[in-house]
Amino acid sequence: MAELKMKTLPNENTALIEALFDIFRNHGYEGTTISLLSEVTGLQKSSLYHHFPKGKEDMLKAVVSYVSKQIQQHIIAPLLDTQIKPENRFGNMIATIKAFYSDGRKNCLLNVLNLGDAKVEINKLQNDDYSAWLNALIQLGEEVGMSQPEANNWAERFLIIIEGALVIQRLTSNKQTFEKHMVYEQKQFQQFLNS
Amino acid sequence: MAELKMKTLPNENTALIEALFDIFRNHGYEGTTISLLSEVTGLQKSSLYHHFPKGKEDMLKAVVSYVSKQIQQHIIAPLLDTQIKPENRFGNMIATIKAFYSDGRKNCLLNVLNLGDAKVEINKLQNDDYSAWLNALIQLGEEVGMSQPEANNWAERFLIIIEGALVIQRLTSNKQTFEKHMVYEQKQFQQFLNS
DNA sequence: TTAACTGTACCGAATGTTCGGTATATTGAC
DNA sequence: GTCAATATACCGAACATTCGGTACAGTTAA
Repeated sequence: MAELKMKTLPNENTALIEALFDIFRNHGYEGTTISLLSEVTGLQKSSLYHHFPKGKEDMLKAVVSYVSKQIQQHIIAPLLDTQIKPENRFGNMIATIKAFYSDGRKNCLLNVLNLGDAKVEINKLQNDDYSAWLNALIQLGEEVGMSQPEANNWAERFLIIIEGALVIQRLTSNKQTFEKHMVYEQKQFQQFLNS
Repeated sequence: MAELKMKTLPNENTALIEALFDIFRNHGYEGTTISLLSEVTGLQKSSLYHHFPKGKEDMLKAVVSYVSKQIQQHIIAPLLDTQIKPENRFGNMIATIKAFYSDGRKNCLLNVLNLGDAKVEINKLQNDDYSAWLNALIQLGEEVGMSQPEANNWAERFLIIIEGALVIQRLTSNKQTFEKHMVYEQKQFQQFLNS
């Protein structure tokens, strides 16, 4: 990155938040230092504190609520868009999250935060996102004919596999793990539709 | 803990390492401070440095290689013990890991480490453990009649679900998530055996 | 000019680490 | 068996460094 230069931008400066996001998700909260944020964004500490007067925790909050909006907009809303066929909705979601996690090379904020100390406020935000996503999946499942318990189980299991695959891929450095299991999930979903 | 008192113990002092393990897995590497370790173990910081002259990283290494031995002894070896029936081997493993993760209340070291900085040496150790576990599962799968690709997929998926379920349970504070999915996995395995 | 932004210097607190020293148990020479 | 020497476990205080955060003058663009 190196040069970011916010200057007098009238817009929401998403580039900065994306940069912060990238660091938090890869280093966790304690592992992320202001110096590192400064280094990566190319902004001096004073500039960071200008944008986020309350400091590090504020930066994290901005990132979390930014991500929250992204999830709502690009994952949950499309999942519930009944104008599109269910199989396409699921396929589109898979494509979206593959991009969101850079094919498994980037971590999930949900995982990397909520350790040890765990800020309550942030945990609540993330928990809401998770619930919304889960419920959207459940609704999709029921829509295509799953029983309620069946849909519950399928939806939860799918989100578990996302998180798990990210962990395992990060551990083994096998760059295809995430993709492979996403493809598998999609196949299983198709197979259910054709039965 | 509070009182630990190593004195002239002839044994490997596992109580100390277990205490360190518990903190590292719940706080991660950066989130774990020497003060916290001191507080929880009841030993002063300088005493910790007596046991681990090279400091924090040394403590982590000791924990990781301790856990590695535990996994080898209590998970992998029993999985490969052909004197026991395959279904029982799988069931025993599930019971063992439920205890190991305290029914999902405790994190996995594999997940909590290997972020950002990621010490190479430790990553290698953990990667070896993962491979050994994976291969033992694959062997079990083939033993009960799965094709090789089938066994590969099943084994990897199982470990992914362990990691994922731990993440999700930690996020939602739903204390039954982990157990539920372990039970489900066991049912699926039984179902395969009966087919 | 004015307001947004940046650069430099700085601070107290917390971090990981080292040092000097104590207490007790074990060993070895006599 | 006695007593010095050694080894181990532990502690309190200080170490240097880095942490997150602040103060304020300077710069830039409108």
